[in-house]
Amino acid sequence: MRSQLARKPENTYHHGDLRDALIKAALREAEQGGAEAISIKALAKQLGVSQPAPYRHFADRDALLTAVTAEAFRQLSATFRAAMAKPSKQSKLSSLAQAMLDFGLRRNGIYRLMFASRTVSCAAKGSELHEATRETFALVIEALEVPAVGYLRERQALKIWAALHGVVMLAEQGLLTGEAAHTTREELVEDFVNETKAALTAAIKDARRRKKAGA
Amino acid sequence: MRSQLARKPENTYHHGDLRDALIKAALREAEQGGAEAISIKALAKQLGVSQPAPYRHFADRDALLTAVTAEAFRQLSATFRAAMAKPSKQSKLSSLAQAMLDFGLRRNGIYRLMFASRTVSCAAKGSELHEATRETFALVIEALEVPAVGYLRERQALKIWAALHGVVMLAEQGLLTGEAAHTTREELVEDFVNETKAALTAAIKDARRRKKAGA
DNA sequence: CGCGAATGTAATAGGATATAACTTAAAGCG
DNA sequence: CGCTTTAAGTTATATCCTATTACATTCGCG
Repeated sequence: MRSQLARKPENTYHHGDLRDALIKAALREAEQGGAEAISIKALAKQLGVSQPAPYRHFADRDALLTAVTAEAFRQLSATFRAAMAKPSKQSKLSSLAQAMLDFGLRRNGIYRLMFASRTVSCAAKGSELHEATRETFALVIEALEVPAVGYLRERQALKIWAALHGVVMLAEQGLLTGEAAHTTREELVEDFVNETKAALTAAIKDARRRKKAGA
Repeated sequence: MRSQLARKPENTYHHGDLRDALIKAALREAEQGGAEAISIKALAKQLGVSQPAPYRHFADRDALLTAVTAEAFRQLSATFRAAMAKPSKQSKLSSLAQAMLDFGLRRNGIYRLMFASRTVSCAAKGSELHEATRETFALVIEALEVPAVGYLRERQALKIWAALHGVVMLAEQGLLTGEAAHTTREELVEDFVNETKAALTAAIKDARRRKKAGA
């Protein structure tokens, strides 16, 4: 098991860890141009192996994309964990939300690979990719920092998740400039964060009242 | 100017309206498989013209995709107008929101073409595509059914637009099943609609109060 | 009618995915 | 330790797609 981004050394026949190197290199390619920028042929050349060598590790291009997308979700999860762990005046939810926006804008191509392709919807339940997406979403739930309040918690997590996603996509497309010059992306995100918090505290208060009434 | 989806009649040299036919046929192809499903070569064959003929009308594949995306936005605008015009117990905003969800799920491939590709962000200000997206967004603002209240109206339009987009994308990816079986897509959308309405009435009340205080 | 511009065709170059048949080296076993 | 099996890589090739070049046809306008 050798360094992942390394080319195959000359004079050797085997690369060492071509599978991993392919994923890492593909991720780097996708950073700018998204999924379209990933070319098996180009990757093989970069890594110093023959053009069909990658097919020993991935059945076809889609299989590579799926593996790359799973890795991207794990990186997003790591980013979320880091954002939530960092001591801050902001809430965990706010930290996560701003981290999401930042990730989506800075790593534009990767983000589109993750959220804008058919890849994820095709992921079978239990697959590596499916698990990776579940874990990321679990962090969103965690960021809400509320004890279980039935399915309302999942619902709020879904809502903020959807809203964040929408803001990122609109921002990427340049639809957040112009008419809304007064409103920055960050403000929009913070709006959604605050609404989520408000809805949660309201739901908790409501649950307590009902409990008291029932007792 | 002949029927748009028609093949070129045999015995003729010119197609009649190849440009339009290409856009319509490409849109039909994208319906299922998104942008990837659009192949210049395949379209040419379908329409009964030689393979390089399309290049008389579009500089390259991207140019075709751009034109197709613009047409898709015009269709979405038409759908919005129809939804808002139809007499209903629901508000215009609710009708538009549900129409958006429906469009995004039924016409999955088209939707991805519109919102998930680099095409839109590359559209120059004033281009056909840029104008088409602006018009669609204008309808969202119109659906709010409030008089001008400064930039708050644009802000709320952006927020509901982003939220809707997020719900569609998550639904397409199958991320709205499982954990949130209790929450349907439509309920989620309706939640966002109601929050938007609440925020708007609050903002209007606030504006009136300030006006009175100032007078 | 005749000429120029628009539109279409044939031929071809170049790049990508993917498969088949062959080669090398690493790993496991008697 | 040496043999065999198998994982991993190579060369050659088929197929599909984009895109360009040079040539052909037709439309429309003076």
